Amino acid sequence: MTSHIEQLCIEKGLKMTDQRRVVARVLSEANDHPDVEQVHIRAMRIDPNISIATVYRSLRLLEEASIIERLDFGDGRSRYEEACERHHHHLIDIQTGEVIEFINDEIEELKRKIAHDLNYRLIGHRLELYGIKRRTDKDE
Amino acid sequence: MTSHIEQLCIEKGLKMTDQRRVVARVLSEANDHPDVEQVHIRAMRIDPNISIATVYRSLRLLEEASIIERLDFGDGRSRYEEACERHHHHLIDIQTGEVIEFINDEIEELKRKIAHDLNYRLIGHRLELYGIKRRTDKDE
DNA sequence: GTGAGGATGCAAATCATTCTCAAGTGTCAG
DNA sequence: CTGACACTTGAGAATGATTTGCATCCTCAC
Repeated sequence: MTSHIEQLCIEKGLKMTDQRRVVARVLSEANDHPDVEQVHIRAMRIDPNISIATVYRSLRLLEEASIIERLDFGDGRSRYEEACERHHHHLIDIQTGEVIEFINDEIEELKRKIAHDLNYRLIGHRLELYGIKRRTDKDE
Repeated sequence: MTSHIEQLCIEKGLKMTDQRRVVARVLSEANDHPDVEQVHIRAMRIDPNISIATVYRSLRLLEEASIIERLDFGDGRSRYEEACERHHHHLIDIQTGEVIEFINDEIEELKRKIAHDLNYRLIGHRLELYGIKRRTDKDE
């Protein structure tokens, strides 16, 4: 079976090796935001011989091809997710590590406006929220 | 002379050593966002014997006391600035590395609202914009 | 002034990530 | 189908930022 990411790789003309197919599949099947070690562990379930160096190389390749996105939640590890047309951001539950994705057009517009007002053209940006679950409606 | 940060340390009851005073002074006098190596270099101009390990330890201490803030611009190094009551964010010029601080109440409000709508209480957040200077008014 | 707990300097250790290099593989032309 | 050639891979060493172990030194409350 050809994973969605593998399909994108082929369309971009990337040379497909068994290892890249495995990494592509792992990320296509993930619905979380695994770090490199987690990707490696999942990849080894498919190909026990795949090396961590190859995982790093494949992730970098996919990122440079804009097929996946690298996330940085400030804990010193890179996490990855399949790139999405729709721009979104992340809310990280600091108690459980759970990551909630959200989209907000107002924020997108504001960011652009802020950069513009500072006389800059916006190239990239990064927004993460860190929070804890509200127990009651009293919580702010 | 007692630097502003040293003053805050005293108020928080932190044990003050010569080295901590030096790091406090370096950060109080900085009006940029130095990384650890830069803090160390500046500190060594005051006390040539201060070790990088102590700089790391002092920075961590000050950060944990909420006296300074750690910034992460995604280049693998931590940068620091004096904590500011007024919450602000950073626009990084990806051509020059220059960092522009900005404040935007609408964004603050939006972040709070987004977290609230997701049933979370906002604890922390992080927003950085990366851009390049606009040459003409034509640029977006 | 003293002592106990904490801080420092140095070097070794960690951690994530990248690189080196020899050996293996995918792709494309023929 | 076959080979050439450039590109990949695995293993481990190297890197760069940061932390830690340990022996020694310093701060501060008493």
